[in-house]
Amino acid sequence: MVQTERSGCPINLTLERLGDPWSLIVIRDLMFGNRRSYGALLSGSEEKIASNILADRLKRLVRAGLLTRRDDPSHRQKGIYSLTEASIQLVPLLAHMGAWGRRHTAASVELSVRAELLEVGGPDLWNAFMDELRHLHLGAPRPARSVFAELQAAYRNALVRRGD
Amino acid sequence: MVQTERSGCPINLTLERLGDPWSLIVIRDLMFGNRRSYGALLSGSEEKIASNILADRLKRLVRAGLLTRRDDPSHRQKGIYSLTEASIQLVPLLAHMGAWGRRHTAASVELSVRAELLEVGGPDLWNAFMDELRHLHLGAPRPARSVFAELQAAYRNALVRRGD
DNA sequence: CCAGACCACTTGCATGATGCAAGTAGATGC
DNA sequence: GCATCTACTTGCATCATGCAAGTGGTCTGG
Repeated sequence: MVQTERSGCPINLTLERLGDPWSLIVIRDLMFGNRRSYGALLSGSEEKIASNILADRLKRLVRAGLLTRRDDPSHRQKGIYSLTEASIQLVPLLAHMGAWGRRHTAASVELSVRAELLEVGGPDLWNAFMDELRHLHLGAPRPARSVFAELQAAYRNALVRRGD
Repeated sequence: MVQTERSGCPINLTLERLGDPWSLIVIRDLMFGNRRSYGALLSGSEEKIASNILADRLKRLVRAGLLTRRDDPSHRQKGIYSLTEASIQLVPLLAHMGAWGRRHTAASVELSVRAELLEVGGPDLWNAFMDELRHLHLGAPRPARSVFAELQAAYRNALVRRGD
């Protein structure tokens, strides 16, 4: 570690890891979209992340301990990315970002449904979701409740409503 | 508004406003350090923000509705920057960022004291702090409790302890 | 067992953001 | 009215981003 940091302030150090336009988008897709591979992250991205930026961010996030990568047994060159305990603990942060964005930006109705659910659910829901992420990404036992399914169902519902 | 956004996702839209290495540092200093002018933000900055970047961010944040600027009556060319309701509502976000940074980065002990206080205090403390910020920045009545003073006292205390 | 599609990246290049040092122009203080 | 202060701006080097295209392994159907 020769690289020097700007300051020892915890907010600053968080920003040094996540304060760019793409890192949290990647984590969001991994977390809420369960997109686990390079290809899934690249093509599923609403925001059309560039392939070189995605490759760079994945490396950087692995190096920072926010993701891990293991080989996909079904496809030798494919990697499967997982959240770590550190990135799972970003759930409340992302929930707040969603809540703030819903209130103070012109967010689309369908894409706000999940944010609303997370906001209304509060810390209890976040904890249930974090337990589920520990199951999906860290191999912990499967919890009874699937917040992931609830979020997806709410989103699909909103899409249908909009489709009418 | 010709400028197009990457997507309507509330998390993405929040990132488009705040997802750079400096915007939240400026808001943090305005919020927790009560640094209200260009000069105060420039010289007080732990992280040594460059003067052109600070000038650019102040403009951008004013345009985005996260800050307002008014003239300082005591000094004709000086401006006083204030938070808006939108940026005051970033308190929970910054509290979470501090909490995460404290847990997952090598944050310095003195600079973590305020983050710890905010984390332990939880939503009640955040609301009290937001009320105080509405007083300091928006002209609302002064609340009974000064969270700002509590945070500063805790920080000074930590400095003294370290000084021993 | 081989052609073609697929996948996970990399490369080149243009453009914009950042960082540093220095400069400027008006305001204030003595 | 001269030095100093304040709020910026400017020039320039370097780094980050975005786009389009390329590369080289890997799987798949016949």
